[in-house]
Amino acid sequence: MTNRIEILGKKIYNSQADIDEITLFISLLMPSTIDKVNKFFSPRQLIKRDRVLESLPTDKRQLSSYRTRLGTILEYAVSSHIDSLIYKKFNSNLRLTFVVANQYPDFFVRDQFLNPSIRIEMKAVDADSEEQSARFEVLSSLIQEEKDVVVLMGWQWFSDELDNGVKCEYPKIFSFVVVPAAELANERDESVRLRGGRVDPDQILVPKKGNPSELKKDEGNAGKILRLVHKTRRKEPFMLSQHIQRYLQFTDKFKKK
DNA sequence: GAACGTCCTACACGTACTTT
DNA sequence: AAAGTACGTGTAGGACGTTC
Repeated sequence: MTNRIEILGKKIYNSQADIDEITLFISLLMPSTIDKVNKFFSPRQLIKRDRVLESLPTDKRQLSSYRTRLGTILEYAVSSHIDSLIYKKFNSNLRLTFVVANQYPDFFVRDQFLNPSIRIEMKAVDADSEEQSARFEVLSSLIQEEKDVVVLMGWQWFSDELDNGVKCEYPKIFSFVVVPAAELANERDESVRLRGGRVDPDQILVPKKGNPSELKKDEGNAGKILRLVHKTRRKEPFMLSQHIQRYLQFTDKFKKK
C-alpha cells in the first residue's frame, strides 16, 4: 500500500501519471486521513455538547450556513492531513496547497516547481440534509481531464461520551469517493441532455417548465449530487465507467431508509 | 416515493451614493 | 473626509411543492 503510494507519487511529480493513477493516488491517501480526522481533529475541535443541551440550528437559513461552514472546516482538516502524509513521503516534491482565489478548484497538488500536478475539488455532504444538495456545477469547459479530481465525503453527527460521563457529539466522515472531474461532469451533462437540455461552454441550459421547447439557464439542479446521473443510466450500471459506478455506490449511502 | 423544478439564504466581500 | 446605507456578486448551500 505504502509502496503503491510512493510509486504513484513519483509518477505524479514526474508528470507521468494519468488520471486513473491520480484518482487512485488520492483514494489511497483518504482512508488513513479520514481515520485521523475522525479520531483526533473532530472529537477535539468539532466537539459540542449533547443535542439536548446544545441544539443545532433548525431554522433553514442557519442550517444552510452551518453546513457550509462545517464542510469548509472538514475540507481544511482533511487536506491538512493529506498534506502531512505527502510531506512525509515526498518532502517538497509534492505538496497539497489551497487555491486561495475563491474559484474552482479548491486545491492544487503542486510539484517541486509549484506547478499544479493535480487539481482537487472537495465536497463534504451532510447525511441529514433533506436532499444532499451539495453541487458539482463546474462547466466541463473548465475541467482539465488529465488533472482534475473531485473528492466527495459524507459526514454525520456521532454521539459519544467523554471519560467523565459528559454526553457529546461531533461529526464523523463515514464515506468518501474520488472521481475524475471530467467523468462526473460528462455524466452530469449527459443527464442534462437526456432531460432535453443543452450544455454550452459557458452555461447549462434546461427546458422551461411551461414551454419545454424553450431553454433557460439551469438554476443549480443539474449538479446536485443525487441528480448527477440520469435515472435511465442508473438503471444500467454496467454501461457506466468504473468511476461512475463507484460514485453511485457512494451516493447510495445517502438514500433515505 | 423518487425525481424534478422553483425559489430561498448566508457569507464575504465589493461599489455607489448619501449623510454627518 | 469619514461614516453610514443600500444594493450587487459569486460561491457555498438549503427546503419544499409538483410531477412522473
